[in-house]
Amino acid sequence: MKLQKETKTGQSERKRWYDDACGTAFALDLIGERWSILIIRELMFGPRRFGELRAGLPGISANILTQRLEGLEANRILVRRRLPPPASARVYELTEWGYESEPIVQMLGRWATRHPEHDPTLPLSAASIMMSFRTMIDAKRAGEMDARLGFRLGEDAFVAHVHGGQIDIQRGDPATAEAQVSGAATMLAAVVYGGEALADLEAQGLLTVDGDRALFERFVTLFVLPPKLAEPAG
Amino acid sequence: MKLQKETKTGQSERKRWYDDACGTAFALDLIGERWSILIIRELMFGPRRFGELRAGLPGISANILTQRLEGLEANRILVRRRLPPPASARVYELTEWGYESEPIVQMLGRWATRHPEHDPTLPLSAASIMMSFRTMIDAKRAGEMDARLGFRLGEDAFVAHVHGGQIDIQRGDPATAEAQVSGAATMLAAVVYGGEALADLEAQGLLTVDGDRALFERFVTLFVLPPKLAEPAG
DNA sequence: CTGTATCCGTGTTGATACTG
DNA sequence: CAGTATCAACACGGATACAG
Repeated sequence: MKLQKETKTGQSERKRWYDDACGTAFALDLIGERWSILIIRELMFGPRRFGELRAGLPGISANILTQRLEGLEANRILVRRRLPPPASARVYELTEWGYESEPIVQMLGRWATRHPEHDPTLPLSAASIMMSFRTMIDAKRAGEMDARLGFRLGEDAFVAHVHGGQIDIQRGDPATAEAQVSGAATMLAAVVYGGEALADLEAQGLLTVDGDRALFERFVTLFVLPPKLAEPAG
Repeated sequence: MKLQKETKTGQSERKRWYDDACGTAFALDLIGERWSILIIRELMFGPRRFGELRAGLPGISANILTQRLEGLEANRILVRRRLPPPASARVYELTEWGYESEPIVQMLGRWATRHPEHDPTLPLSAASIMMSFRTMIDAKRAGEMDARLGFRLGEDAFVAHVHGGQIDIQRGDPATAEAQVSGAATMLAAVVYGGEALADLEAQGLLTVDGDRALFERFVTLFVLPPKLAEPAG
């Protein structure tokens, strides 16, 4: 059972696995190492380059990212591709099966946000907040809406299409949408999940809304975090 | 942000966390360390003692299990209780919120079994195989059935109630069920997932069926692993 | 039996510096 | 920009000793 590609020197297959027929244990053999699941999260909206991954994973070091990408490729969760010239940059892209792990990423997130110490004001990648929209949308509240919103979060641009109680999100040009939001992902999170007043952040120049402003104001009400656990008595 | 209880010596809160507002990252702060999710799996059918956990987690060492139990308790995923006298043994039990992680455990397992290198013949704990029944039951095939099956897997005893396309599983006395199966969890897995002939294992004395034998023969057909990934061309 | 504490060898992780 | 090399800190697993 070789899950980790051998190094050039022929050693080091992988020393610590669970050796357990349980599928859950095997999943952890595949993606249980530190950072792996967050790399998958960063790839959920399409191929990314090494540096883009690094930017979305503050704290990871280059050598660890290299190791993880090798491991995930060997485990068939992602493939390494070269973009057609003239770009011809190297990108990492989830396999079809890799994309199937989305519910795992979502459930982990939904479950953990019930913990009282979860802090939504910490830094956040663009992929994270867009993924949270898919996880946290309230189908009832979104049921009536049919609209496109555009997001420009640093280097990352997305278009979200809310319709039928769902939300489709793709990387794309925000200008094609009915409303556009620009700013840091963290500021968007502050408005949607942190209860910050949009007007305040706009006044400070931290967030900008163009186009159909009322649409965005309605949009931010579509997402509801699950209820927090009761604090222990005391 | 203290998620890890301090030791008596006052050091070591926890050095490596992700510092990310993303719920998924926070989930991994809570349960992302090696063994944590498998400990949760072992607790999914009710409270367990230290030694029982150890038995279900081959390869874990006592000090690591102690560390993880402390961490999971500090993170409110489980609580430590003392059984009422005369047993008065110490047991570990998931909190209500801890039990809510079941879908995560299940999705990890379901997703990973599509990998061609998943090996269902490896050793397996009793909790693992019973959990796999909940994960892998085919609602259509089970739709007609309403029956109770009992399992005696080493020290562990369960009763499964199949009804309405679902399966309820609890620790309990197998004798109360219409059919009883005894043997190692691995042997049960060999029949249900490994395509081994029940008669062969019985002939070797590795598995024993009492009561309504036809019921058990039908039972083993209710569980279907998701399709394997295609092997890479070559 | 149920843990807890400590030591030790090894492997993993991560920060920094560096190369193509 | 995309990684590799090196080194130090830490986590893990095994063994063992010990306490209730």
